[in-house]
Amino acid sequence: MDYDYKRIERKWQAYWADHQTFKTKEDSSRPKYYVMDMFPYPSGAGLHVGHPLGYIASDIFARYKRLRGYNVLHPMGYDAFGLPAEQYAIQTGQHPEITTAKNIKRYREQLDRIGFSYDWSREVRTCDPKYYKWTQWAFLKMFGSWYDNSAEKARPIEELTASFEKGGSGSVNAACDSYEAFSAGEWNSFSEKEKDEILMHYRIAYQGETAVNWCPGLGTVLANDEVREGYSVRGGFPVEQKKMKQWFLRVSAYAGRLLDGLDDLDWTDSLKEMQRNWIGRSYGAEMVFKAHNGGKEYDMHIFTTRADTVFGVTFMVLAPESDLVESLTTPGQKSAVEDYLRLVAKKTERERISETKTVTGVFTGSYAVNPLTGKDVPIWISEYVLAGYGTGAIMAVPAHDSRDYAFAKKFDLPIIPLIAGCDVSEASFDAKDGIMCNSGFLNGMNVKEAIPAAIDYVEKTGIGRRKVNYRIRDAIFSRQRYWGEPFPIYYKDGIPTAIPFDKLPLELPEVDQFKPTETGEPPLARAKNWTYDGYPLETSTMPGFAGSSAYYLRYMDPHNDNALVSREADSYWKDVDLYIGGTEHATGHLIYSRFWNKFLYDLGYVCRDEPFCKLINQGMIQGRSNFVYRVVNTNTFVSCGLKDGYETTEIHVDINLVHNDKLDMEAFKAWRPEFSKAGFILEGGEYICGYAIEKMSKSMYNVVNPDEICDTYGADTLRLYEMFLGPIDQSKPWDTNGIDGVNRFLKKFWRLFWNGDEFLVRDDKAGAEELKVLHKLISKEQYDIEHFSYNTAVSSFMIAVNELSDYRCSKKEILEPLVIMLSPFAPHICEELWEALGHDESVTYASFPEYIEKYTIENECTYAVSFNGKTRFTVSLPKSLSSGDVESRIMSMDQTARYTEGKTVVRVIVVQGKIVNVVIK
RNA sequence: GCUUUGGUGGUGGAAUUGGUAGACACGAGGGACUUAAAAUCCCUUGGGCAGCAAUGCCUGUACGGGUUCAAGUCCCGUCCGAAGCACCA
Repeated sequence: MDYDYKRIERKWQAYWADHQTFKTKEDSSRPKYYVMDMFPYPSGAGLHVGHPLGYIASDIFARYKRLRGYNVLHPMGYDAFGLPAEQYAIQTGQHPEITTAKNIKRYREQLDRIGFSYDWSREVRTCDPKYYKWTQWAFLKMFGSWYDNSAEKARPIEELTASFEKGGSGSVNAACDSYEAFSAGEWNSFSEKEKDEILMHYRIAYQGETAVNWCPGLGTVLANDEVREGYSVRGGFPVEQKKMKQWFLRVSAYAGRLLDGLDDLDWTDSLKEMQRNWIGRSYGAEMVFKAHNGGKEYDMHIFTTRADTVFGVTFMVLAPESDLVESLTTPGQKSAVEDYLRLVAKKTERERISETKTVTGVFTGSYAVNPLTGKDVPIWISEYVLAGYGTGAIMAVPAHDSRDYAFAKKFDLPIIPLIAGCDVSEASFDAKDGIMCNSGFLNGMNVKEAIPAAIDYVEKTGIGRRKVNYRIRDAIFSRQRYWGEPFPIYYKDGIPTAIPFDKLPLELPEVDQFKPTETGEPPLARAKNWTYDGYPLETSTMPGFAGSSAYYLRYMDPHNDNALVSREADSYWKDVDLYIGGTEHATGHLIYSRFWNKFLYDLGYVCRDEPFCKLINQGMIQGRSNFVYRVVNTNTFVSCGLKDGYETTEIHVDINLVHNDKLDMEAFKAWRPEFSKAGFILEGGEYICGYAIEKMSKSMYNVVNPDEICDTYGADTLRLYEMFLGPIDQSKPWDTNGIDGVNRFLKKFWRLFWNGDEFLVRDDKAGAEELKVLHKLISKEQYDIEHFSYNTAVSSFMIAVNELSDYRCSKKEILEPLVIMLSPFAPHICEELWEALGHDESVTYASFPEYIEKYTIENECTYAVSFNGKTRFTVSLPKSLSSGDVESRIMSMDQTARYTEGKTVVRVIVVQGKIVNVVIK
């Protein structure tokens, strides 16, 4: 029998499906292991070879863990709500549900061909009402909760109102977006509507009005991570700022916990760093400067990380959007300020970014008192101060902050240096280092001492207090789209009200068209009877990240109608042990998911504070495009190596017409009518194409479909090859040039078992050499798989198989463990060989061979060599040597002496008469 | 600008974390088998020098220094690439 991969792969894929080989149940007798992929958005283009990279890596690990005796949960599903299906629906009128179902079917077919060990009985789809019932449920829980800063956790809103009734707003330390104090008496006298408006500032899912990223091209608002450089990530449409009423999630309340929680996670440093930057914690102080305009006095709150520099404050700056702008503008400056505000408002986000170098601003006409010097400083307005961060106002210290410096230079404001010997004639001195001067009681201190000393003083005198600030903003949670989860909210006399839990899910209604209404309302406004209990329902839908924020919990218990996840399932599976996916979700999904999980943890629905223990980011697979070179004004194509002799145009050529950069000229002529009469200038009888590394895309004809690889080489070759390509976390171009090598390895492996129809495997006892090959491989595979060095793991198989071929080793004792070890990588061929070896159960139920004495080499003995009282190394030497011989062998070895015994090479390094180390290969 | 991460043959990449640099694979060249091709197998392959030869010597991990018996790996400086953040006070 030859290695007939087509027959084998069909056979075993059917076998796994029929026998439900990978169906997983809770089993308290075995340790659990949860391996998860970031589920895909099923796009119309289907899978390309880049997608399975991470899936293969996780599948190998899942299969490996099964062989190690773990009860493995390895599910898959679809992130099925999203813009492309909706855009397609707007253009064609086809319901997104139909498109999505079609795409999912295609994805499933493609995934099945690669031989993944998913438990498909646990599949989830975010667009399935049975699934999004729990997305809506979580939203309602957030709507019905507030964040207690003192307890550092979310609590039910009823506990908040109870506190208000007894002690007013002062009785709680809550996360809140606008603070207006009220007493218990005042609270109790408020109307329902007033109470509700106040509670809205405390809810974890709340409605608020802010400037949002409005994308007219898509007709919806976007989250910050969906916007890049003023354009939408999806579609590339311009994005502008617009004030709108929106739903928010109070992610900012969790900023501290999201940041601290990172420390214990087994994620890459770069990814943790990205999240740290995104959350952006800074320690400092909030201070009050007394500002005055005419006879009136106002409190100007500012945040600073450099409380030590208050003596150098020479002016104050407000953000243009600040509430204080109006009160602090003097009649004389009124028109200048209004002109400036109009100028700023006209600018789009895009323009603001591109003009960061130009300094703009206007004087309000009023002054504030520097609380430490008692002197008046002018208050300015400038767009370089952001309304959304801190308090929307700053104290400016031009000597020690480059932005303040640029502003002071432009508007000719004084600059007072505060650090002895620093030069501020050309630029500000931003470094936190040096001895303070011109700073009253801080004089003589180092900056690092002066910062806490200044804050202590500020707190003591009541000017301000310690404060931690975060950069992260609350997540905007509504989209003016059709294809998303409807909000389980209706408006009872204008008050947003929750639909009762037992009425969930609130299903998406039918609409006649999927675009916004003529009046600019979201598509759901087109639905007939979009009401609840006679009141209008919310017409926006939830964003993409809603459905993906807790799907890992749903996999644990996917068919439960009474809970997102049952207590039993949650306490067994706990959290995801290994999560594999791309870096592009670093500041989106991976933050929202952690937030969502922490919230559910606070309310006691899940047992773990963090959802993903270990996270691996697989690299992107780029396309490798091929080019042909047409000689200008001819229909003649010149081979790449000779193209410098001609004037040519570079043309993308379909990579399916090219093998190892050699063009199939007949296929090229047949590709397109205009090339049917093409002529070629060849080198060495071949047409060699040029190549470039680019993104995989249809327009560059460089998309490689995994189906094609499965057709020509088989799924096992595809799996091995994707792993062999390089470390999984690295981005690399797809390059089929090496795929023959991997395919050759599988054929060679097969030939250890079969010579034509003759089955070669015998029960003979294995020799020392063969056992050594196996012994080495077991330890290597174990190490490599657990360190995700799959590329070297594959190499090690190749070496072992080459060596065994040299010995013509077809012994069961050696090959059986080999099949088990290779089965996570190439499951189909291994199942087939496992069956040929006489097993009637899937290799899935075998156990990974252990590295034990059984495989040690009988003729050798391992010696431990000590030096300075410590065991420094071990040496394998023949058993036949006497102990004196062993000692003299080792001691007589000179520096870098080489010593060979059988196939063992011993290298001993002796320095100044002492052995330093020995290397054995 | 800040943060993170890299720089090793013609190519993708190894190197047990400080211990024979270039594993394994591709490509290339040579050979065997074959009427021929495919398939398969064997040899050579960082650069340089010496030798009929087995082999030996020198050099070599972006560049310049340093620590060490020993550096691709650690430290300092320089150059280049990739990714993320970017008026965050």
